Amino acid sequence: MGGPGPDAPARPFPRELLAGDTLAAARALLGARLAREPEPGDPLGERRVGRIVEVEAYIGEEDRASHARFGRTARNGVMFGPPGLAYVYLVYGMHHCLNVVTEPAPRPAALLVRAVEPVAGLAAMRAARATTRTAVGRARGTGASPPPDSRLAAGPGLVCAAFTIDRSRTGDDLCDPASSLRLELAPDGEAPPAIETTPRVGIDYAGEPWTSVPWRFLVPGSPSLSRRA
DNA sequence: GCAAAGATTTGCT
DNA sequence: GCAAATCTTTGCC
Repeated sequence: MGGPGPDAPARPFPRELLAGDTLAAARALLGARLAREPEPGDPLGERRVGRIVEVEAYIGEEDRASHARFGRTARNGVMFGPPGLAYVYLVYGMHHCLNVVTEPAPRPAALLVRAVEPVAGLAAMRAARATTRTAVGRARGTGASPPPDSRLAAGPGLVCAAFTIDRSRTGDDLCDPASSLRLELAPDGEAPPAIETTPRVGIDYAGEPWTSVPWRFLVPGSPSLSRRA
């Protein structure tokens, strides 16, 4: 047989790849998989998998764009903990965003997962998107045509909507193969993706140099990049 | 105790 | 291209 089929054994994402420099971890995370095992109550009970194609780095208390800029608080505490854990927060009162904690405690750093390419469980992602229908969509009425498959998780809020992730997942160990929400290496034999960097998005409040540092990492040409790409 | 702003998305203009 | 939706967290009185 050729490459691994759809039932090839998953390869856990090594915590060491997240324990060092966050910018190196960002490059390691691109091309890796975000996976969620079905749980009772999940749409269709399908395993959902996406290929990570866009992340942003938030590094240290000195980073004025990071939630860690306030020092350790009840919300951001997990960022000061060990690498590999999930940090999920609510932004604008309606969208959840998933981060992967990096660097050893007590250094606060994380990678925001901004976009993934749907690989498996697309029907469950669509169902989850419909359930988590955005507040603005509800308020302004009907309209909404369903997004194409490649756009199901094409943004930080959409990743969480498609994978049914909320703040209750904060602290989940994404490197533990037993976790229902976890990271996996790309299938053996898959070529590592090309990588481009840009400044981070939506952080004008941070000021220089934080608004300009090239800490957004993406796979150029992916159809699943976030809108503000 | 209250005001302000936010690591976004969407539909309409 | 713009502004609304929505509520938690932070900052200041």
